[in-house]
Amino acid sequence: MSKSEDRKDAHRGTQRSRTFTEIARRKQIVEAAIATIAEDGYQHASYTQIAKRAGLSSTGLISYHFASKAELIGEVVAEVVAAGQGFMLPRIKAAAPGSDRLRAYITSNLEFMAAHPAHMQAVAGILSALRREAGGQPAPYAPLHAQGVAQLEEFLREGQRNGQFRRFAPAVMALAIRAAIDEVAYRMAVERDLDLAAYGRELAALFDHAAAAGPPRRAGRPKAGET
Amino acid sequence: MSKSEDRKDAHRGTQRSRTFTEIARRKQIVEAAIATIAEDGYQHASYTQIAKRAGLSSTGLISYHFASKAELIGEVVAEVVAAGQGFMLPRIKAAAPGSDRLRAYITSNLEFMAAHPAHMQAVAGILSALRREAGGQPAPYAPLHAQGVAQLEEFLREGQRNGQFRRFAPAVMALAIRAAIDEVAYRMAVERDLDLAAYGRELAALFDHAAAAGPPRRAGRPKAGET
Amino acid sequence: MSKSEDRKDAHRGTQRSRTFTEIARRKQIVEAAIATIAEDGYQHASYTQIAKRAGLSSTGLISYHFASKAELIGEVVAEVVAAGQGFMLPRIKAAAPGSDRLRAYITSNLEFMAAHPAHMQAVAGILSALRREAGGQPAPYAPLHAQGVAQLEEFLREGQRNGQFRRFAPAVMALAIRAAIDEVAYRMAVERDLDLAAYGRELAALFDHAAAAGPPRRAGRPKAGET
Amino acid sequence: MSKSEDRKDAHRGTQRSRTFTEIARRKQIVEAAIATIAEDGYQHASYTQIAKRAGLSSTGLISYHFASKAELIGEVVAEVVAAGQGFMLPRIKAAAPGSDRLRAYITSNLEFMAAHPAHMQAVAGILSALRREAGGQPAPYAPLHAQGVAQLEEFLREGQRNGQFRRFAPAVMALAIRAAIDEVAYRMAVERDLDLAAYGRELAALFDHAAAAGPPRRAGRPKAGET
DNA sequence: TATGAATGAGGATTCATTCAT
DNA sequence: TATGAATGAATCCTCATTCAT
Repeated sequence: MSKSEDRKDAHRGTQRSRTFTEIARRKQIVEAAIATIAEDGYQHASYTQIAKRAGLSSTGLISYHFASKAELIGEVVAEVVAAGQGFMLPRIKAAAPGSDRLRAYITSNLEFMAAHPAHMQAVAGILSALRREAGGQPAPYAPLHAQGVAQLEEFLREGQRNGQFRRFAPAVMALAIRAAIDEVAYRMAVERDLDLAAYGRELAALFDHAAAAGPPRRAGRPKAGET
Repeated sequence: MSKSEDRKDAHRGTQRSRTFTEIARRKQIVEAAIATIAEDGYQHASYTQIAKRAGLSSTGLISYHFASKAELIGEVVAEVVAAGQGFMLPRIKAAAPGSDRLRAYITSNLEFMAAHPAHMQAVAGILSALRREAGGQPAPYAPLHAQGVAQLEEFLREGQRNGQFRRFAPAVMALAIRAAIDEVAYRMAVERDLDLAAYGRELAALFDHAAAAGPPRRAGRPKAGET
Repeated sequence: MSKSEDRKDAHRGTQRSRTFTEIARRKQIVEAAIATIAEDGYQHASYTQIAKRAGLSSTGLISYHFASKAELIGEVVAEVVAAGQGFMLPRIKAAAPGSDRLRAYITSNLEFMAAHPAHMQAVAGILSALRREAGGQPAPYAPLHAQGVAQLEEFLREGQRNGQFRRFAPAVMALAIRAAIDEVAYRMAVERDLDLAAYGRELAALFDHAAAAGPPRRAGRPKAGET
Repeated sequence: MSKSEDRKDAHRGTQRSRTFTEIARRKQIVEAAIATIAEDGYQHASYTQIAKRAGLSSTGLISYHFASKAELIGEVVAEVVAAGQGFMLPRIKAAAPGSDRLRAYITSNLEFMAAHPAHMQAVAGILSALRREAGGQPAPYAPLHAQGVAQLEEFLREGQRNGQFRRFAPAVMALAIRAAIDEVAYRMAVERDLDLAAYGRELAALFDHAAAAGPPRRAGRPKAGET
């Protein structure tokens, strides 16, 4: 990161101003990285593989555009997360807090996955590979993951506050939801013709039941006459 | 793989048993592999690291006992799965089909994790790393994973059959449950003093609510008469 | 080297002068190279580093103005040597042959270093790095170094001829003097607040004693009352 | 360093116990490194070159025996310094403090160089290349160099204390002596048939005169009436 | 002239595996 | 059986240089 900036920002201030070509190349490389990670897994996403997929004749070009592999991976994550947030957040915010919002969270997530299958697979792969610290260095994406879960937790607490959700540990529920969604990313790779819309409905219902307030263990609210 | 079997099949018949020493060594290596993968992650579990942890003075010995790294990893998975099944299955079978059995599935799973933290972390790491095919080779543990999920699915269907569980797609629910449990394995690595018992209760309750039969509740849509 | 001269000789005759801009650019690059070598050492003086320090946005520009790195380094050496000679020679020539001239050689050398610390550090670094032939190519600066030493040798011989200096091997003495002076360049990099004037006096006295003829030895010491 | 020890000391304590083969190989590699550095310079002493000169078929073997290039270089320096000290120190200590000892220092140093030309060239090259810090990392051999100079300084102070040496800055004299000696190492590479014995005598006389106390002084031969 | 993109060789290091002992 | 030595491919990254614009 610093390296690449060193190269270019020598005489500029903090100004970045990337060339059209550079933007295009970076994008191309990032996309190739996404495709490679999604298809072959994070472990096999070497510069050689990525360059091959991007149609580059040299891995040096990747190093030319990205200061380090960490920067490239960071870009991949950033792009996908940004795209995902951009797609999902409006839909989530538009939904009423509580049950509706939870459903919006889940379904919009799967819709995004349907639109960009490789993207989600790639980030899921990266996050799961880099979740634990490596050789003394702290895991770079643990905070990001934590933050995503925290956001989801807040949505769950909203539902608890307005009475739609029962009492449960939001942290556990949030983790379960995230895990279930990420799992779908992996499934997609195997089961190519997965019906994501149906899957999303099913998952939304699942967690809706899981979270819903209700009678002594019947999902839903006690009807009149029920004990 | 073929190599080692070649070697061994050469001087035994098709079925000669292993030396006591060999069995011990293999076990020792497998345990070291488990510890290494659990602690450093699958990516960093090189022969060198494993040998070091096993107290071996040569990585050659690992190659001597295991035809390939794939075989070693396979053994790790096999051992942990066997141990896990041995621990969990009796508890699961002892529980009444349906709600109780689902709870038994989840809690016994977490109990096993509490008893052998490294084991579960290791397999979770392996499965997530090797879930997708690499370089033409098919994903070796996809079938195993699928089988585990199928088993869980069957438990869920039992509950649907006996009316304790509502109608839902068992495959989706099963995947969500597995994902949530595997997630715990990852959490353990980060959050050392995770209260697994509490976590298990919370998770069991979560999926119990998720699966439970009950009044026809549509998320967010108040029924007539409800206010 | 041949390349750039090809290019330039193509459109000028054998001898057309350089553009004003080109001269300025070359100078700028040479200065940046000097600063970089002095500060980071010859090994780390890559085009990237030099361009950065020069405020250039592309290393290509360096290649445009210099046919090869060898040419650039050659220019650095040439400039510093010329500047050094320009500064030192008048002072040396002004001094009386023999003892005074030796002293002038040493002190003017250190004075030049004090005035242009980076310059001397840079050449010292280059000479020491490129003193031996690399991969079949002969050491480019061996002749220059030899010539400098030969010049000094001549000064020493003057003193021997006029009887101020004792009999010694001028070649050895010359090398020792050069080595001692170059050493100062290295010291400067480490010991920032080195008192070069004092150092010069000390060094001059050192070699004055080393070279001085016989018993009745002057150098500021009144003969009267001696013995 | 730590790496290589990691590899081997896994199950031992701090005990080292190298194999005969390993000792031999390490020595072979170190010697090849010395030859390469002496002949091609520190900059061109890549693993590839060293392996080639050692007749190894793979650079991997160097990495197998040395944890890092820094370790290999360290071994080179250590070996040469140890050999040098072993050769020189007895000769130095045997000489009477002051003039004789200084002479012993210089001549034994050159004798060692005559016996092991490449060794001294190599260390001189390494020290001069690594004298300044690289990329934030402190120069690894600055202390070693400083220590050597300090030792020499002490020898000079002895002579000042016993009246054989005049008043001068020992630090400056010490640096000049070291520089002169190291310079010889470089000369050897160029001038193959350098008469080191003669050179040593000349150098010893040079610094003897430089350091000597009093006026009518003939090196080492006190006149009648002198104390 | 100047820029930035691209190249390809070369840098040290890691790794699973083979093999002689 | 076990050891340790050796191999060679693969890893990311740096570098001087070329080239189209």
